[in-house]
Amino acid sequence: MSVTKYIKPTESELEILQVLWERETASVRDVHEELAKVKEVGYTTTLKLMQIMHEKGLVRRDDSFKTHIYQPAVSKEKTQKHLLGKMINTLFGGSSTELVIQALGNHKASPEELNEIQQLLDNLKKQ
Amino acid sequence: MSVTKYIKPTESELEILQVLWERETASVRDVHEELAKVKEVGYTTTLKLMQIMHEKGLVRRDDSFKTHIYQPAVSKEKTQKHLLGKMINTLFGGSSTELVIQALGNHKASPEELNEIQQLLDNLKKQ
DNA sequence: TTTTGTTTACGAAATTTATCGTAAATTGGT
DNA sequence: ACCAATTTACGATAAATTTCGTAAACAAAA
Repeated sequence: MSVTKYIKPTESELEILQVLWERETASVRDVHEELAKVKEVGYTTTLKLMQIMHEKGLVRRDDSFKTHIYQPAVSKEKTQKHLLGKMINTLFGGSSTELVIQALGNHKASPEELNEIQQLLDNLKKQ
Repeated sequence: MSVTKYIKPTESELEILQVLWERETASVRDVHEELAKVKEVGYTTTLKLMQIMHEKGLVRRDDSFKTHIYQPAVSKEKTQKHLLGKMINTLFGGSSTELVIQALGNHKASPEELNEIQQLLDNLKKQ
C-alpha cells in the first residue's frame, strides 16, 4: 500500500496550477503572463514559485531545452476533492449538505445545470 | 455606503470561529479546551490568536471581568459565503455547479439531507 | 564573435502565521 | 493581608509563504 503524502498547495501555487490545468503544459513565461493579467507580480517570483512546486512534486518539468516546460503533477480533481473536504470540515461542520445549500443559494445556476444536479441527486437517492 | 473590508480569517482563526459560532460566547479557556480535544496546542497560543482576532475585528470581547468573554464579530454565513465564493473561483473555474457535483459525489449524504437538497432544487427550478 | 535578450539558479529579505515562555494583573479562598 | 490559581499582556522565536535582486547560462541575431 503506497502512502503518498498529500501536499497542500498554497494560494499562489493554486493560481499557478489553475493555469497549468487549463493549458496542460506551459513555460514560466506563459504562466507568468496569465497571472500578470490578474495581479501585480514579478517574473522571477513566478519562476521561483514554480521551482519550489517542482521540488515539492506539484509539477513536472521538461528541462531538456533552455526554456523549461512545466505540467501539473497533481490532478485538478484530486486537489478539488482534498480542499473541498477540508473546507467542509473547517467551515461547514462536516456537513457537505450545508455546503451544497450555501453554494446553490448564493450562486445562480442555469436550468441545464439544475438538471445536471437533479440527475446526480436521482442517482444518489436510488442507492 | 459603507466600505467594510473583508478580513480573511486564517486556518487557526477559523478553528476558533467555529467554536464561537457554536457557543455564541466563550472564554479563552472554553475555546482552548475545545481545540485541545482535536489538536495539540498551548493555552497561550489560543489566547494570543484570540487577541489578534480582536485587533483585526474578527471577534468582540467583554473585558469588564477578569476572564474576558469573546463572541464572533463576523457571521458564519458571511464567512462561508466569502470563502466558498473564493474557492469556486480559484478551484472550480467559477462554476458553483461543478463544486456541488464534487461535494455530492464524494461525501455521503443521508436520505434526509438529500430531501433537503431536493426541496431547494425544486424551489430554484420554479423561478 | 560580440552583443543582446531571455531564462534559470541562487540566495536573501519581507511578510504572514503560529507558537509559547515569562511576567504582571486579578480573583477567590484562607 | 497573604497565598494559590487563573488569566491576560508582552514580546520573542519559529515556521511557512511570498517577493525579488543579481548573476550565471544560454541562444539567437548582428
